[in-house]
Amino acid sequence: MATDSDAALGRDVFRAPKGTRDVLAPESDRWIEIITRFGARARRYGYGLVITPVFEHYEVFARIGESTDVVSKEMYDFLDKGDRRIALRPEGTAGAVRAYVEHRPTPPWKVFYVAPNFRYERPQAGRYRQHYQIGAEVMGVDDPAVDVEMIDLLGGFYREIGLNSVRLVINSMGDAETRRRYREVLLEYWRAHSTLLGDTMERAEQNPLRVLDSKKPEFKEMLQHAPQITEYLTDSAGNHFEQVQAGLRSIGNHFEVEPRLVRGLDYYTSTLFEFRSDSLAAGQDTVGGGGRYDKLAQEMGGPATPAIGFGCGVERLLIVADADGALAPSPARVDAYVVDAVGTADVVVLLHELREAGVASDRAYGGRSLKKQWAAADKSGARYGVMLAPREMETGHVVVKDLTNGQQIEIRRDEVAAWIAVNTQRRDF
RNA sequence: GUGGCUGUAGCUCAGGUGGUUAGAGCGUCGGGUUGUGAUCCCGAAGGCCGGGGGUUCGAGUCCCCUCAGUCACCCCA
Repeated sequence: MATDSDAALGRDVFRAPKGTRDVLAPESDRWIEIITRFGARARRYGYGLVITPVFEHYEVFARIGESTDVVSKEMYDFLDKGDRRIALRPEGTAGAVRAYVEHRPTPPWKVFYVAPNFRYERPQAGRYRQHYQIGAEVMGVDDPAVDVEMIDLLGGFYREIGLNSVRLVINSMGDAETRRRYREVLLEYWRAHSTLLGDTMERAEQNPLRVLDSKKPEFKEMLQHAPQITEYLTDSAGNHFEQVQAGLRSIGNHFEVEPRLVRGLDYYTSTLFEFRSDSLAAGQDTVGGGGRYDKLAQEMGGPATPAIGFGCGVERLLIVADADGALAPSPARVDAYVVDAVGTADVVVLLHELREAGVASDRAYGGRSLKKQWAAADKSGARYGVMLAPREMETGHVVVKDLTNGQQIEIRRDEVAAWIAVNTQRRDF
């Protein structure tokens, strides 16, 4: 079996596999923040949570485009025990579209998700084999107002959590007629430069648009003079793109039109957008992005359904957050810390009362010395230390100490939970 | 998938030209103070020096392979 050979290869099998990692507290506190804020905002915009399987039949994801790297070389696929060809989700849209086609909800179908994606590729900072994306999709509406709403949803989220280094770039892939004409012109242009392109010429023949975002320095000048898709937009495609831009302006959203913006997945049509940050490495500076995919539902056997969506990489978002000084983990994790000088079951009761009263609270275990318990109370970041001690207990009191200034008072045992609750009110996630 | 760099305690890192029992700071645990933290002092635990092979009397140190991380590509969130 493979497990034996892994060990033989010198792989430490009791470590997270290559390209994966564990997220522990307090780092994971930031994930809670991201997920809850994004979820709250999406619901405010009228989106509902959708949960689709982590794996699907291979063919679902293959619709992303056979010529894309995601499908041709990065798919985590395998045969299951029933000989089904299964693949782990490489991105969020395909599964959501499959669910739409399967359930046929009444449009507009507005959904959001937070889910892991899998791609078999060489890991780097901000690029993992298992990474998480938050995303959203709207199916069944062609209105450019939806394009604007989506961009506003993601851009507003970035602003809310304090990412101030992200900038928005947009482009349009036009309609089928646009792409047919543009593809021809572009391919001619590539052929005229085939010696310079070298190996990339193969890709140019296969998918002319994808050459546009090559990072090779020697292509820079050639790319700058390449024909631009915005010159080839048909009237209706151009009109849609104009309305999107007008909508973005009307809500004060700054953006740049980048005619060379293309995205890695073949299903995109019409509006395309990306949020980039200079805090990320040059070749992978996209925090999140998406676009229209008006033909995908049909390709999965559903009705013709205009649609648009985006994905945003959580790990990358965190890199940007660090650079921008956003999403700092909150220092205090509890409000109260119980110190036990009596050794009775009353500690258990008091903690229960505190927690039921909404007070985040903790204690030391294992009968440690008072000194150690108070040290632990200090380290916990709690505002108050509550000590159960024999002398005060005799008169029905406990000691409450404000750990920020060392002041100590006595409070009635039966009132202490309520007293601390009102003195530590705070917003919890 | 291709190429470069890195890999010593939980964390951050020291360990000229190979030489006895591998160190520090922080953190953890215990004690000084068995009714009191944030200062101070003392002590302890904790290391297949990423893994394997080789050169050598002797390898954390040199060579090869490998695993992992990281950077640049391909590409992508």
